[in-house]
Amino acid sequence: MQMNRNTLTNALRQVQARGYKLTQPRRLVVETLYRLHRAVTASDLYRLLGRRGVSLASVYRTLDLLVELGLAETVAHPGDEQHFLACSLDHHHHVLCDRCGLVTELEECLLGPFEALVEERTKFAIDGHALEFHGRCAGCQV
Amino acid sequence: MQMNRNTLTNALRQVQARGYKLTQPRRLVVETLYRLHRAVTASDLYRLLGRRGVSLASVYRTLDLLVELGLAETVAHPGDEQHFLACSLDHHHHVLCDRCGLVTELEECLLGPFEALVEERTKFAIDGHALEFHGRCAGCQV
DNA sequence: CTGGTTGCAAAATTTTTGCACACTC
DNA sequence: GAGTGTGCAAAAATTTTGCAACCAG
Repeated sequence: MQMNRNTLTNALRQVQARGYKLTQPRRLVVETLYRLHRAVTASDLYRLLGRRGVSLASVYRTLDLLVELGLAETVAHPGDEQHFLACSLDHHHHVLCDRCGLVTELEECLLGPFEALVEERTKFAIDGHALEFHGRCAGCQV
Repeated sequence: MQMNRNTLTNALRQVQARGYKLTQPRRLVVETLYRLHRAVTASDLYRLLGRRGVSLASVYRTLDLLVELGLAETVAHPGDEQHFLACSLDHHHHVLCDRCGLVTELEECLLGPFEALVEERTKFAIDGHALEFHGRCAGCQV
């Protein structure tokens, strides 16, 4: 799928553009995460990188960096290790398969109009929201 | 506010109704969590319970139990310790203040109609979603 | 009473850090 | 070459567990 390649490329570009060096470990982590379409833990990535010689510490450091740059996101797989997920820069939402872990992104946000409603009801000044759908992906519906 | 008292009472009732003993540590954890209207970590609760002699292990065990019973929920305060939050049994969503941690529940769910839309687009079989709004509560808007 | 529950302390897990060396720009 | 970034191993932080004693029902 062409889109993903672009996204990966952009991510790598972003890292450099913001003044961070594009080292081999970073490149490998970003590539692996971006090819993955799933939410994974730091140790998942470490395992996936296997004999490619990236330390677990660097996986953590790179993931933190990606989150900071908005190139990855943490998802609440509650009661579990922290999971990370590649994502494009724009606001969007994820659909996660509870069976196999596949993640799909929704390209648009459905909720903008609701923030005003919530503000009115709660008197909060809302400046964002997090939304995840859970279910079974096409392949896991048997 | 009357509602909260009810919710606490119901929670304690639920624990017993489902065959779990209502011990002093459990009661204390449930009471503290339910009076709190904020997302807290296990160690927050442990600290809050202070000299009341509840072990950290029991705080964790009780929180796990509450989540299992649907009486509490974990929230994704990402990159941080696991946070827990009292909640009523029905499906609902939270509005969290990023400044002081106050949490408000939205009584109804705005998203039911969207699940069908998401199913159509993604071919997932959606069976749930998690939604949190973030912002500043009335008191923190200065 | 009796079995579920607790506290404690130890273990397991997850994440962060210090430091000498390596690599990107 | 300069200074960021890395690996390693140790430390910190968080969560789970084994077990004898305890207590709610």
